[in-house]
Amino acid sequence: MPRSEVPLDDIDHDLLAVLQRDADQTLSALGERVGLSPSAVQRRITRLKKHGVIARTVVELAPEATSDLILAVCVVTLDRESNERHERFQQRLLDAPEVQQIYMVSGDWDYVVVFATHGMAHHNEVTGRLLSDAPNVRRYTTLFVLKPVRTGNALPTRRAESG
Amino acid sequence: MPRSEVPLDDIDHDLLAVLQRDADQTLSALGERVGLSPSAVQRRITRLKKHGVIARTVVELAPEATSDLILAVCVVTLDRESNERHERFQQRLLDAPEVQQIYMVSGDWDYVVVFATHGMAHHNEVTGRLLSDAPNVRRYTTLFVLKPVRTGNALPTRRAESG
DNA sequence: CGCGGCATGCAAAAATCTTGCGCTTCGGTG
DNA sequence: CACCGAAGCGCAAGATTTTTGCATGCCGCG
Repeated sequence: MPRSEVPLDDIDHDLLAVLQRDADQTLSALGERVGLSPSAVQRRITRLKKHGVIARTVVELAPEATSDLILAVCVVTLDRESNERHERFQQRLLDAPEVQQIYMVSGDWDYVVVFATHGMAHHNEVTGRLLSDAPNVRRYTTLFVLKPVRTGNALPTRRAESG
Repeated sequence: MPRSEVPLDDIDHDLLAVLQRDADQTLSALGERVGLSPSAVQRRITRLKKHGVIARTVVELAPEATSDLILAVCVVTLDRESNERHERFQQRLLDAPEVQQIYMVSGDWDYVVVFATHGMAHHNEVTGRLLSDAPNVRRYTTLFVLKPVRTGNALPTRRAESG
């Protein structure tokens, strides 16, 4: 339930910074980091979840531990800019588990899409189906990832943090 | 401790798929989904963590709940391709909390970098410091994100999943 | 056919999470 | 200046969940 505006104080910012790096800690451990009792931490987390600041908790896999992993960034331009075509394109991508991220962007390209597949055959199959064979894709280019230097979705909730 | 090869059976794949979407469940709930007792689930998770398949557990924030959020994808090419320069460039990016993702890629560009900042002023400050003023950046282009259609880092551990 | 190795379920024990309660702080109000 | 209500905290009891020891069942191998 994303409320319009949720006021966050310094402790909330600290807490979110910590949780975005490691959410696998007890409330006591978190409390020590932010200087609060376990129950206070818990109440804040509950509030942040209820207000939709915290969207979800997930596990991240090590890319190098996933066999034959191929990551690729594709930039895509659609044929025509009708809303309906965009909807269809997005939906098709959303339905594919190999599509890790989708960003609609400004400029020469319409979308940036990140694919995660197993082996080149799989990659070709997926991008072929979702991009090459798509009726409204005008053009796309693939940038193969040689090394995922950093992955993650941490968002800075404030300017610089310390801990 | 990433071991060389960790054999994963069907239940492991199911478990990882579930955990990558929602890690905020009790062992019993997870057990129901994958058809195992709580303790068995727990032992599998422990094993996956120890072997480095599961890298970490994190909280994801809702982009729309983060005020003034600006996401941008920058593609970057360095001046010279020496190893040392790459190291330095990567390290500088790694030190910035506003840098969400860094991919070294093949082709015309060397890197794809995703920035998350608060407001255009912040964005300019960060990209200015890390890209424009960087001594070894030859050229870069920014694709501003109009809409984050999908975010996340879920990796498919096997071909298609059902649940 | 018998012997480990391995993963499981069960249940007890340990730890963590959850919640009620009283207290303090902070503003707004009479 | 005193009073009142909202909000957030710590503490502690109670509810759940996690953790672990143990016996069992299932292969694969000698």
